[in-house]
Amino acid sequence: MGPPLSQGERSARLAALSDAATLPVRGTSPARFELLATDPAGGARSGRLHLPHGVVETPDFMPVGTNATVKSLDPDDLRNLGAQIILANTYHLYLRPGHERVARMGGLNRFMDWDRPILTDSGGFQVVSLGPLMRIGEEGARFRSHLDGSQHLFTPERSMEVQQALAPDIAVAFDQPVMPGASSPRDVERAMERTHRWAVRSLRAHRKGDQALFGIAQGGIDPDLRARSAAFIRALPFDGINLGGLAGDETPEQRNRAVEATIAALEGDGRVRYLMGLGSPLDLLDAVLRGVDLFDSVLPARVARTGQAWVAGGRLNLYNARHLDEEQPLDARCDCRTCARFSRAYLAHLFRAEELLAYRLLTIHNLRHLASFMARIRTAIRSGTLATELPQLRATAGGPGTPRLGSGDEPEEAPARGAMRPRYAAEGRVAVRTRKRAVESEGRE
RNA sequence: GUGGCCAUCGUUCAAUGGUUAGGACCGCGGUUUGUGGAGCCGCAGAUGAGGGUUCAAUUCCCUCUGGCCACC
Repeated sequence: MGPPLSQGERSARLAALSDAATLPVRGTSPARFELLATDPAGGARSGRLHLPHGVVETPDFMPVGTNATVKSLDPDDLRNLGAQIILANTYHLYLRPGHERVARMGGLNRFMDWDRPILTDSGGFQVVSLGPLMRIGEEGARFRSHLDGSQHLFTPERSMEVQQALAPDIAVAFDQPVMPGASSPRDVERAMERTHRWAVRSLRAHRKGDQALFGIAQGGIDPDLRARSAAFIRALPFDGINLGGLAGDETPEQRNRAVEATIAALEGDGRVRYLMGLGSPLDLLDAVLRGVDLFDSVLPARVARTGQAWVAGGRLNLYNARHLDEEQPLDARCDCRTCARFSRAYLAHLFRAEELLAYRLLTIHNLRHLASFMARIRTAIRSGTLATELPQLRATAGGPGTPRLGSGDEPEEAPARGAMRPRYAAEGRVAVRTRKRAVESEGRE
């Protein structure tokens, strides 16, 4: 029946249970998760998350738009590359331009002219990672702005207030993340217990309306703590369950074990599961295989801004001199508009010249690469072919942990076609057909 | 034409009569996971040419070459 509870855990749990009785009735969830398929060979699953601003097919990856913009992209770019939902940061938008100003402008969707779903982070992570933290206590986290040094206090109540003003489809409970390795096991446990108390406070402070609220299960990399945290958060009326404190400096094996322990404790729960911070294709695949539905990360966009392209079977560094004379696209199988129109030589030139277009074009490509990858995973799960497609998925994942490609060894099958490649198809059909054709041709070895 | 000043990695600056002449930028690579177009880590790269003084010259002297300034 699990390990005995610590003193703090016991009292927190009791407090949570008594608090939960007085929590507002949550009624129909603004984040209804419809499970469509489960992989017969394992824990992978695919579904639909119904949100006020639309439907998110899962598993899926959310591009990060910290300051109410995915850096270098506009909403049309995001829509065209297949982004179903994006993440924005509570901490950043609270400091600038201010959540009340965003509210006066009609909320995040209207402010940034993005009509699909949005999820906001709670600010917990940024408070401890960005600004020089002044002090963190039971009440909340007192910190200094990374912009002007001014002092602020973030509490679960304050985080809910800010997120409700920002008005995303999904808000997230205020937590105290602790990166494993940076703290003692006791610190990890303490932060977990505080996160539990803060979860209850977040729920009490959040008025539901049409905004969903997700809770965060912590516990570092200790499977026992992960299981306890997941069980605790599961007992609360959140609309979705987040896996926090990962995607840090843990090894893939440690992370996989932590995910397995968390998911095991969520067995039978119908809510969506979101692993915060993970963005490498191979890492995502590992987590999907263990039952995770949603992800976010700065990684694909950040590495794009520093010249790294994720392509089928590996990755390229556009700063490498060899690309200056290559007329082929980043990835002949990719259906993004960057690959449809521009050569590696041009991109390599743009990066060296520090031209703004470089960042946009490569961000589009990397995010499209990951969106396509997730779409392939969804299709495989829904068609029951995940197990047989797994080797191919791994082989073409691209990104960290996959080979660094030189000029000669790309998985290139397109002839050196002189001029225009197939035109980029903005919405769906042509893009899908192109991708399918590409996937079929991958059969050759 | 005369006088003065200058000449060090691709660029821009340091240093020194005596181990491997140093930095920055550029170049060649690497790193990046609930956002820093940031940062960080490696590697490569030079004493204009020719003489002389000296145990020893990138350093002191002469000539040449090139550049800058002033005067005619």
